[in-house]
Amino acid sequence: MVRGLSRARGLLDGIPHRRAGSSASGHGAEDAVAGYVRMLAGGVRPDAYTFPSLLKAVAAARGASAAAVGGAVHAHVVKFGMESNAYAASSLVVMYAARGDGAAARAALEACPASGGGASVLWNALISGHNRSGMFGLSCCAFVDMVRSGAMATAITYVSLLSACGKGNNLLLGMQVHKRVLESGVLPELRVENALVDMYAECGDMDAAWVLFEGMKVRSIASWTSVISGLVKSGQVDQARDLFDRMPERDTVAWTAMIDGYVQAGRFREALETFRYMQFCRVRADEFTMVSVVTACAQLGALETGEWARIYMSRHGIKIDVFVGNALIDMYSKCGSIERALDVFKDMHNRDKFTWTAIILGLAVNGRAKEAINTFYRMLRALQAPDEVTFIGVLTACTHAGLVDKGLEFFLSMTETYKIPPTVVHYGCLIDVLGRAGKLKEALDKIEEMPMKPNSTIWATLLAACRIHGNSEIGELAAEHLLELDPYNSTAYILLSNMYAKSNRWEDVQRIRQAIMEKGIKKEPGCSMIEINGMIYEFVAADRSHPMSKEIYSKLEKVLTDLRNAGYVPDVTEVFVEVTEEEKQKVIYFHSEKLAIAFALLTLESNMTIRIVKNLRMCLDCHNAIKLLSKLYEREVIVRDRTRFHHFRHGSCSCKDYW
DNA sequence: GTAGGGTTAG
Repeated sequence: MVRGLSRARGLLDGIPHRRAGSSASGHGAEDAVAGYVRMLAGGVRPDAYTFPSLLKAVAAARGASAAAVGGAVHAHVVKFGMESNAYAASSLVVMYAARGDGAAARAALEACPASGGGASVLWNALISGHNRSGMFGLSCCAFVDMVRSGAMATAITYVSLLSACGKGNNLLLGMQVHKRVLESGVLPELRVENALVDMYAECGDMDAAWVLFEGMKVRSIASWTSVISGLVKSGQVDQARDLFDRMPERDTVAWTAMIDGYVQAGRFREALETFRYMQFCRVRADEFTMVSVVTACAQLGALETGEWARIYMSRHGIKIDVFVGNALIDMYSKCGSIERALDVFKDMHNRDKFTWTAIILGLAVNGRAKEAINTFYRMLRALQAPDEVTFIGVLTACTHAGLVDKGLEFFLSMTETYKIPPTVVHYGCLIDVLGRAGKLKEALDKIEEMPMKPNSTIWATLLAACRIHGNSEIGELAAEHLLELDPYNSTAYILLSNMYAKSNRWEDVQRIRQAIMEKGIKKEPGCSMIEINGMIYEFVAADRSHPMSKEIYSKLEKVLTDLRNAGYVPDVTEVFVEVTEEEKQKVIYFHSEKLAIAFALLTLESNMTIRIVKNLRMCLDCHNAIKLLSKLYEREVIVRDRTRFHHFRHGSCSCKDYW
């Protein structure tokens, strides 16, 4: 037994140690192994019931060390002669398959000479293990082999297999399985019926899902939830809400599906409202719910609500698992609070590629390019393979910091070192890197070298760079391509006109304005959001809908007077409506971010940072005005625009006027 | 061995 103990201690060494006072979680494997060690120390011999629960905990852990622990537990299974026990063996199968090690899973299955029901359990384990690692094709192959081996398919087999068809978006296969289910005689069986509804809903065949759902004699909450998720997936959130309201009862999963439905639809405020209603109905939230809630906060830039969500989690015993942690990193980053994002990152020891990618992106958009790149190297050292999104992060860092050579190097390494083919989005980043640095000709050459057809974003990026550098020759070319792909693209006209203004080609400016009028091209309305005391307020330009509108406008008048006295001169070069100079000034005075700031000055404590989220690029005039305001009022202002953050402090901006 | 809800970009 002593030897068993020392071996088990060795087991524990493989799992990262918990830090004192750390709020991060994911200690299931650690606790389970510790319990196992105590059990051995107490002289208790593990039996058929020991390994399934131990392996379940170990299978949930991630990373290289967790894999080593899994192997060590496997050794104990063999040592105690449990390899031929169908339950212990099937737990091994799940663990390996869930980790993506299909060969080891198969080996564990074959090492167990089970027959009858025992064989079904093993094959079911293989199918569900493959599902967990997202290898849905392998799940289906496993089923084929199962049938070939003569093992009986059970209800659970069909449930797992249908789940694979749904998640793998394989409707044709799903329909074949459906046929088999009808022949198999397992129906009526609620779990299988639910799995069928879910498969059709996941595959987007809502008609089939409805027919099955309506034909069910008995429905569970899961039946309703599958249809709700299917409706959300097919873009019918309001219909999903109707169904949600008609449900006889709702559990945590159903509420989460509805909240997440709003998130998927980009209706973040309704997501938060629904979450509040969920609490009102006294349904407890869990980790899944909080991921959606925190994601909604991230998109809204709602830092206060996000902070509140974090407190809610610690009060209600909701763990910061890897999903929640990743969502929190993203939320803090998108709220311009990169320090807190880093705190969450440091507390997480179960990091996956999403974790690394989220923090790299967060650092990049918050203007900390060097750290973003260093973090990328740390990620490699942690043996975490980057994916195509990670590269968007590092390329974004290069763009914002003007690191042209580094950007090119990363871009080339994608294909050469990492075998990740660049997508049109990566080309977009590359064009941005080159363009912002003024290498417009090189950028154009890259576009011509692209293996795919450049989309409108590519040309818009080049055009934006031409505007910054006043190159109307390449700019016109870019605009031409952009308008060819997207004839009513207001950005094309605006940037083109901007560029002509910059190079004093006023006749051309006039021509563009005329075209804007004649074609009836409308600029996407600028909108700024601000969160005050947990409430989200939205302003559009010249907005008068706020109940405090009167006060807001008089505050803004006062602020503008102060600014003008301090030397601010309104810059109307980016105004495109055909009006007098005086009216143009009015247009920029009432831009949405200025209104939001006036409102913030009225309502926030004087030492509080003003955080604004804007849907478009900030205009030059607002940028100038806020810079001066940050100095004059000694006030920190953070504006998140469409692509980056502007941290205004002491009269300057973190973007160094380059955006 | 057990269905329904979760994270990164655009």
